Amino acid sequence: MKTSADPGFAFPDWAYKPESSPGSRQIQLWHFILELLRKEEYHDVIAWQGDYGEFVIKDPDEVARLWGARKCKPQMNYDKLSRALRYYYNKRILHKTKGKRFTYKFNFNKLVLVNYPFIDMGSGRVPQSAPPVPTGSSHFRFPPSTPSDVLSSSEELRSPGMFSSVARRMARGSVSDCSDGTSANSELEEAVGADERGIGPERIYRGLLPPRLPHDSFFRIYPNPTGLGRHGPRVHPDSLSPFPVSPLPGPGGILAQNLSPALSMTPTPHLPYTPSPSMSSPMLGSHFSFNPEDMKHYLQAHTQSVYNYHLSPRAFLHYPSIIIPQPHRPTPEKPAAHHLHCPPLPLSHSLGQQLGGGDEREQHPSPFKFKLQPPPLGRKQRDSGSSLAAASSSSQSSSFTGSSQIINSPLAAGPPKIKVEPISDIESDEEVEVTDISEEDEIYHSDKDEHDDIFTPRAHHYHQLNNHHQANGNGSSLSAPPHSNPDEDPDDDEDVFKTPATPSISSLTFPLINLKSEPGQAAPISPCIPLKLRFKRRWSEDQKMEADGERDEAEDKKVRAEAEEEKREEAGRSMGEAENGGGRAGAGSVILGLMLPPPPTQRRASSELQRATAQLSLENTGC
DNA sequence: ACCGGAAGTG
DNA sequence: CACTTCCGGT
Repeated sequence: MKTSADPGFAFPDWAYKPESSPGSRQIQLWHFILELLRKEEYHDVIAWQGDYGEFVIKDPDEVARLWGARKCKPQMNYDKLSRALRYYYNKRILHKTKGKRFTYKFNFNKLVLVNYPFIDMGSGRVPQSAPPVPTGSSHFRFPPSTPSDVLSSSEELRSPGMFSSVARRMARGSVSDCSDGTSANSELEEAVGADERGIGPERIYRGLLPPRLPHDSFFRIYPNPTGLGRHGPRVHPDSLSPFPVSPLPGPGGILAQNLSPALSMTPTPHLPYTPSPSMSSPMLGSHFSFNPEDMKHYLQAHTQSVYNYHLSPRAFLHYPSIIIPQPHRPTPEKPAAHHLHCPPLPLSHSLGQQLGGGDEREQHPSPFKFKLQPPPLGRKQRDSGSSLAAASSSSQSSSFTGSSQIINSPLAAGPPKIKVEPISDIESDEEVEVTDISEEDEIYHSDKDEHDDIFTPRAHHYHQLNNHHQANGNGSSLSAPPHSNPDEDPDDDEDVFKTPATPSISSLTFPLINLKSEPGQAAPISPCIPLKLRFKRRWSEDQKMEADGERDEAEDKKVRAEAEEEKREEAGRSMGEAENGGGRAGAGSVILGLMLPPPPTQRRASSELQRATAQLSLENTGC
């Protein structure tokens, strides 16, 4: 199975194994889909279509059959397969393109991100089948030279990498299949082999993404102000070990952990050591180019998707100074080109590592909007005790207002039995125009859900304040009563799920972002003064909490470790620039700085800084 | 067609 | 864990 894949280079199993599937070592559906996607022989069955990352299952039954064959599940059908696909929604690996039958869309941002920092824009044109490089018209402009741009660019750029990685992985052949090897599996492999052998690398990648860049390009892409990146502790210089850091979250792995993105299936960064076939190919070999044209498309696509998924925006939260690139508000700053000059940030490797391990399980409970509801009963329960259960469960459908369940439930002591359900309403990029307001909402929610980490809660509060709190008059936000009504106060959810203590950074950061990201909108929405006041109050509280808050954080971490990882990772990248000036600690610390909650003192300092910044922003904003 | 809960599987 | 299976609901 493996021979076929890379003519030019051999990929060690360890290299891709861990990442390919964290949990199970089996091939994952999305891998498989990508695999099919990349082969022309399956274009009749499934193919890229529409937007970036969007694909259509032309022959659902066949795809199901192939999948079933691969997994040795003869009973597989589209219904089941689609269920599996749906599970990706929460993981945000995929989402459905509404209105288009059998059409789904990959969320590349999430997908690879960290793991595949390399960018492959240079590959020139993309085959029609290729997902990347959307051609749309876009309002997107290059982000300013601020850190944000770094982030954004890196973010956007990353995606392609994933493809490459996938391709690589695939090239090798699927991880595992039925022993019999009769079925689809073999089919696929054969196909693959044919591609590779006969056609050559370019052909292989033809349907896939643009080839990935050489290492150096990769480095260039991620600026590392501190210069840590490359030599950074956890980054592996190369390939001997795919994992810069131990994949496991261990003692040494703090950083690693932090870095890890939320993506579960993210592939790890093996790229340093493996020259990919793509590179070998002349056309593919090109390196990333910041050609405005290309970038435009690419970035646009990603930007949008980012917004839709709330992925990267979250990262921004960590950096007060970072400005979220607004597609609608183009910034005439200089192009990303300068990134090239930036010191390389090898974080990506380490990031990848972390990812591989535990990335994603926790994040998904959280999509975008939620509704509260008591936990449903299990099927069995429904069946067996349906009568009884029904009674109790029935309440669930509505709100859980007076639910006795909560009281009775064992969980009562701890987290309430409220379930946070995300309501996905986000459409595909094209479908949804990015509206600042909506965006924000989305972002907040997502943050919250996914990470329910410290950052989100405040943000949420903030949001509320801005939007409707005013009506009430003043914000009681900080000390909001625990029992508030869910309908009215979403914060409840948060409270329930997340720890009370929030790093001041988060609170500050969020607002900041708000302001910056949507200067125009922010003003109208919320009065400055109240904002500030609230801010201060909040901040004060935070400080208090922080006093003894370390502990809390530790706990929190558990809960949102993953979420944070994601954030951190992203943050880490951009961090260089953002925090650059601070120079509070060594390289390691810098990286960690954002990722981990700083010690109280540091936090405080940073908080203050941020706060100041926030205020400034507010003022600047015109408030 | 699509969604998502619940339970089961390896 | 990542599905697979089943299924009620929209």
